[in-house]
Amino acid sequence: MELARAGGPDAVVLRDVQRMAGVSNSAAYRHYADRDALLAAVTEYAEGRLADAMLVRLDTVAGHRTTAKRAIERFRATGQGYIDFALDEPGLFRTAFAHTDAARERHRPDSAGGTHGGTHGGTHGGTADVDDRHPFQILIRCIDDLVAAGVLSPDRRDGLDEAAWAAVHGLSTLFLDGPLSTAGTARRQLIADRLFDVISLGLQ
Amino acid sequence: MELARAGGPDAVVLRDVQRMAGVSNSAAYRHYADRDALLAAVTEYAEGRLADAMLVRLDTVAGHRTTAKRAIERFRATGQGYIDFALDEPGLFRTAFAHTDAARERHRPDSAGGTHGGTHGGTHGGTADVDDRHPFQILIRCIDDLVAAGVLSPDRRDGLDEAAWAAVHGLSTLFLDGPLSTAGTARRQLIADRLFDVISLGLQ
DNA sequence: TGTACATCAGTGAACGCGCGTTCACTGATGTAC
DNA sequence: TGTACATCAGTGAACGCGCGTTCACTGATGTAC
Repeated sequence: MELARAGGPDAVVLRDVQRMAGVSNSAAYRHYADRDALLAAVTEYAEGRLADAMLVRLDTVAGHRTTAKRAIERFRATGQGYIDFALDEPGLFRTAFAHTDAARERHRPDSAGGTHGGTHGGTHGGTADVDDRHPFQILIRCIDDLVAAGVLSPDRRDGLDEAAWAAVHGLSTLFLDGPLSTAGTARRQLIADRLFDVISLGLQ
Repeated sequence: MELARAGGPDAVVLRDVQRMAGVSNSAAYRHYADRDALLAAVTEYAEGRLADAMLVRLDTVAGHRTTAKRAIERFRATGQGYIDFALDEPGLFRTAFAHTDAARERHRPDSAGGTHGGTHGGTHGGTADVDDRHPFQILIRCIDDLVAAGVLSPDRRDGLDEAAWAAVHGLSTLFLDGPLSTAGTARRQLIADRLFDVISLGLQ
């Protein structure tokens, strides 16, 4: 986790992980099948931190969630939390979107589950609580509220969750790695606000 | 270029490039300072192809560009061209956004230029024609037209270019690598249309 | 209460591949005088 | 018109590092009877 935070998914090098744990060259294989399995666990952690950041941000918006104004504020807060996390924790953010084979397996509906780890309940089947803390699920719930508040009509909702996610995700990645990484804080905020404005307006 | 098309930036391995050129292990060093310099050249090529795809798509929209309806259609076509290119040429698309040190240098305003290559005019200083074919510049011109057509008021324009870019870019990357890569063609189109709808609506 | 066996985290040395990069050298082509 | 020299793309062998992975082995802890 420390290595991912400092240098992104590529910095999660087995030898370094083991060195930091004060353990020998091959001890990790007692706990993970291979590097990919370990990285998948770190990816899951990173996703969790992203979700936390979004939820914290969401909590700063008080009031009833089905008020039109509040629902929009919460929608924006979710996106802002996403973007801020990307900028505050670039290593973890990139790690959350590291595409390991194990991660691909994990996202399949009929995943068979793994023999390793086990501290984290289990992402396969069972209770939906785990997925409730997934970044995308948080966004979905905000859009639920937008519909409930009458801001967004139900028949224009399908596909919008993904569209909104993409917009915010694109902003984050361009700020991080892309040509917009040279933009200053104020400029970034202007761009983000512009995007939120346009989308909020376009909803109604 | 072939390697990048087939496997993205990581597939541009010096040894493979040289093997495909039917040349020995170190011949590339007669033409490029190092691997990074070669990859930067491929990146530039990939950017050009992306721009081409956008322009081709743009040309399918007939009519005067300062008509409100046409301006919006052209705006959408630009984004659609971007997304389609990402899906049609995932390797080149990823390569266009490969962040080599050389590429970072190239984007700096006071770049000193390189001793290698030389066939492609020169991206530093001089004529602005080169940048005219840059993907982002194409988008900017479409938004110019939106303003000219009265669809977008000038005082709400600043920052919107980047915001729109981010939205389309996010969609492309999530379709390619992200969790949306499992979505089918129809579903993808629905999501993209939703995003275009919301933004188009939000502009006015 | 004591012996025999299983389990399991950890060890340390080595394997082996991928890959960028270097180096001394060659052979062809162009240029000066 | 011919000789001497520079330029330059290409050669092939080797270097060296990073890094995942394997393997036989050890020492501690738990469990069966």
